[in-house]
Amino acid sequence: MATPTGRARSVRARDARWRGALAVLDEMRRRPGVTRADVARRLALSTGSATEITARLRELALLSETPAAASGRGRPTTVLNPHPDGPLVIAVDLRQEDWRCAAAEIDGRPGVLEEARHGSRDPDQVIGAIAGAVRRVHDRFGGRVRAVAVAVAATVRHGAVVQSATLGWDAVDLTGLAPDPGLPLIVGNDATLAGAAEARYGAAAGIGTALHVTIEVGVGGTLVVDGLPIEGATGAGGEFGHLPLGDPALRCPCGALGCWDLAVDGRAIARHLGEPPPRDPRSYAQAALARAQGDAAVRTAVGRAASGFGRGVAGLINAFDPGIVTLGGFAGPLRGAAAEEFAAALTDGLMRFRRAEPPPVVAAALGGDGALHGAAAIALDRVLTEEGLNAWAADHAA
Amino acid sequence: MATPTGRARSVRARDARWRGALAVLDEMRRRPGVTRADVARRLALSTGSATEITARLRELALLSETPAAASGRGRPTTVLNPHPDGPLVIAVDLRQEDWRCAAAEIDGRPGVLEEARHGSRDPDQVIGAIAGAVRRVHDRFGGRVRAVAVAVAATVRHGAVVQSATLGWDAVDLTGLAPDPGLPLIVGNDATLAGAAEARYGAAAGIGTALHVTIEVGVGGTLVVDGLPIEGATGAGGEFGHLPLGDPALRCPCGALGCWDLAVDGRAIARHLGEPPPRDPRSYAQAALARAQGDAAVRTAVGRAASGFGRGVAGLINAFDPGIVTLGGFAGPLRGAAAEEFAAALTDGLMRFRRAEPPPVVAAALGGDGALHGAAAIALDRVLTEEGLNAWAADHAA
DNA sequence: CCGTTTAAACTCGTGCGACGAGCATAAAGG
DNA sequence: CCTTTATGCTCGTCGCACGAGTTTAAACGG
Repeated sequence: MATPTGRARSVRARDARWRGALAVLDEMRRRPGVTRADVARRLALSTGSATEITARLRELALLSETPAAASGRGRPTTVLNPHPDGPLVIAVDLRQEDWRCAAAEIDGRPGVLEEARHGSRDPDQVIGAIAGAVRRVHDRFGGRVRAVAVAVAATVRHGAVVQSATLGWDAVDLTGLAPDPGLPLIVGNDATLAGAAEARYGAAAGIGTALHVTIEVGVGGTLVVDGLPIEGATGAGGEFGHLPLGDPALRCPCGALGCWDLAVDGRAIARHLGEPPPRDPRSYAQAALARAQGDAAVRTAVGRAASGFGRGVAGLINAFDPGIVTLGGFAGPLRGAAAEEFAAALTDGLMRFRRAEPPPVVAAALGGDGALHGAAAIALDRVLTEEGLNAWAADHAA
Repeated sequence: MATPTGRARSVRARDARWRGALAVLDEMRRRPGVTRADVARRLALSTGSATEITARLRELALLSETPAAASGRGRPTTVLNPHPDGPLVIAVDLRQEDWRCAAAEIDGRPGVLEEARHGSRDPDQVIGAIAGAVRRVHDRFGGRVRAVAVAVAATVRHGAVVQSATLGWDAVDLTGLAPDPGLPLIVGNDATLAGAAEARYGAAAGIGTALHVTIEVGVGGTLVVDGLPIEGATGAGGEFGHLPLGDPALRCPCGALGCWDLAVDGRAIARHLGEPPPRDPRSYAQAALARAQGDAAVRTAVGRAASGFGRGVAGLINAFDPGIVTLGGFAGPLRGAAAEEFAAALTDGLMRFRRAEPPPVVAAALGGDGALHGAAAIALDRVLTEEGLNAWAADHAA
């Protein structure tokens, strides 16, 4: 008689199998170093359930337990750790000048295993080099590796690079990075992933709606709601730099007019100084901050960029009402170098009722590691699901 | 010994009680008029489970079944309907000129029971009138009423009205609308709720990330992800009109400079025509569209507003990558009246790679009923949860 | 008109995750 | 060394969903 849809997986019941287990694993991710007793309390699990769940997870090599530091009377509890033979994800950060390849266990802390500066910017060469590193890590850890995530300084749609001003790339296919076609390969924009990491582990931890804004070449970032970046329908969300918050007379390389991008990064500072557009706006902007110390004209140009940046951030706050704004890349230093201009523009741009208690605007806590942490996090999101654990359990039983 | 947190509800296990039931109820909401057999297929429930779950829900007055129209051979199935004694929510739409008070069963279709134009705009009088209607509906349905949701043409923070240009209100307390202090009262911005409704039942149904943009007095809207509006940390998200996408020289009544608001609504058209700012930008704008038929100057002014609107929409598409854009309020007519200007500005404002397949920009399908549907929807979201059903079951057993 | 076919509902025994009461255990305190 | 305290373990129970087998209600076909 056969189920019409061809034996659909029983969505409602089968996933009950991992309900408690997933809750425990999530708690391990959220609070590295938690004790078993603590987890049971937080999840309101009976001690019986805790025993059963941890036993099951230990058997599946999903966690290991080590004695916890004694803390008063009573039977000592254990700390829940990733299992030495447990699942891993590979996280790659592909930046303007270099790349890094890391592995993370289910606690989500990426350990960098290989890194190198780009020999050339040629996409094939860059990807070839990274693919080699990924393959080596995969060879080393074998079946423990469950997913690969790549944070790339580029616009990403449907898991593929569409373009990158930073790297000077057009559409580039990254599927070659997967060491095994069966392994999920997740590609994300670096600013988006850095925002996600910031919201989970960084300055925005615990805040429901967080806005991350970063300046590198242009402006990127993401709105993060409950730890999940708002990625849009095709995955290309977070291109805040292409809101027309800048000078409407200027045409952006992206094709649009008036992009915010052009009002805040190194190109803006150069324009204000009457200098030609810098080849590398990032390093130019960094240098400008140094020059500003002794040069009033540079100081003014930096101030104008900070002002344009503050105005846009205010607009985004008006529009999305984040509980915090985290600044990545050049955004923190720019704000620092022209704090008054930034603050004035920010306040002036806020709707009046927001001025009494504006959201804090703080530097990103994870610095340059945000994207890598974010990549590890979304890769683990994929692994720590019913499907992921079913697959792991199946592989592990065999 | 007592649990430290004072007998925390067992999060992980107790809610297993409603797993199947909630899935069935959700399916009823998502597809009004579904049959039991269909639901079972979609959720991959065994017929045994379907029997059990529907029996339980029937006993709790959460659904009733009626014979489905026969469709071929085999034992006929039943249609799942709201139960005549089942839970209800009250949805209120508080608009510029009038208000409506409706009740919705768990299929989410609000039926308007009372409505009236505002006698005066005085907040106390308006709220008093609505509170009376809510009380009458509550008296009529008694314990069936489980939540009240209010869609209001105002900026909302932490469930309270902060200000409203449309109504001419400052901070206004709406808690008086709850007929019973125990009843959840949910207050939301009308454009936000209309966007949510559009994403669930309207033109954006089935699309993961949808952007709703509406023009009334200024611009509002919301980004909706998987049916949930992105409301921000305090609930005041969606104020797109206060992104500085307009003329940076103009000061907005909100306190900020260059707000998009001023570039698109009736105030913009009046300014372009050299006329004084209209007292009611909404009706002024509507009238302008009529005047534009025979008056080239008005036509041009409308075109400029449409252009400014298209440019901003393009920026929002760049920034948030929605799969569709729905236009509410005056936005649809404005686009219709100056389709070329709008389309040109939209395309010109899109990043080049987005131009090949831009998201569709369509008129909202629910028209003026969006906010009411959205209010009913979020009220039901509150009711159809483990807590909500536990409370219902407890009340019902007694 | 009546048996056949078909789709769906009902029955009932089973499995499984979590519960919770009672017991065992490992520390600190006196 | 016994008590106190916090935790882990054992085991019987519960509740939800499963799934195989049975029953039911319609359409079809001679």
